[in-house]
Amino acid sequence: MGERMNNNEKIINILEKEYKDARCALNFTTPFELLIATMLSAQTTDLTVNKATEILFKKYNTPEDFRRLDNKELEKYIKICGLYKTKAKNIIEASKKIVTDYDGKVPSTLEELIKLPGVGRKTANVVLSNAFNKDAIAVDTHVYRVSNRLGLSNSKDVNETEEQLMKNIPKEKWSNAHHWLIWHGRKICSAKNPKCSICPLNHICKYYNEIKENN
DNA sequence: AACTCGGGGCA
DNA sequence: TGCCCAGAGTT
Repeated sequence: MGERMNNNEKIINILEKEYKDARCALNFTTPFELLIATMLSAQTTDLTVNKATEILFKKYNTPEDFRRLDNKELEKYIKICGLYKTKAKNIIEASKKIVTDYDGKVPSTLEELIKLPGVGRKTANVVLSNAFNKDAIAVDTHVYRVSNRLGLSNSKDVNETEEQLMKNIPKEKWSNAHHWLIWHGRKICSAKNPKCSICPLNHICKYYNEIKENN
């Protein structure tokens, strides 16, 4: 047809093709489990979180279970994730709030989720998009870096990045787009020494073209 | 805007 | 041994 695809469309199409099988890498079978796994994932990797939750969720996997846990008991399971005292405290407090305020069900709006202790915008959006199939794009360090490099966004903060991504990515692809960006960020578009030479997007990447011009 | 929480993985 | 890692809360 006559109309040429713009760069954003091209980028999304390549990402989709390249990361067709990308899924949420965290272990979970319920919204609550995803919430806990995502809370644990701060400043660590999915491998570490999965190692911890694989054992943890066999014993405890509902807000009712977690709200009764002793801090020390929970810390024992999640110590390998790091920042474990804060995380244990927040997880237990969040579980109490879910039971008392939301009838034991994880709330499914951004406003409610970010009121849970230890839950910020990123964690809330992961739960919304992955557990509840809501229209949301979670922006973590990978998404922020990669989308800015590619030119899908051009922003200094998370809020702005979310808005720009929602504008530049077709709605029906929002739920998967952040997985594609995260996987790309880990495999190729790393913070340091990105593997631009083998990147399937380098020919339309803003960052790569800037680098080339400066050399 | 800077500071703090933090054990594990990997060079 | 040193550096980094799917953030969030406090000051």
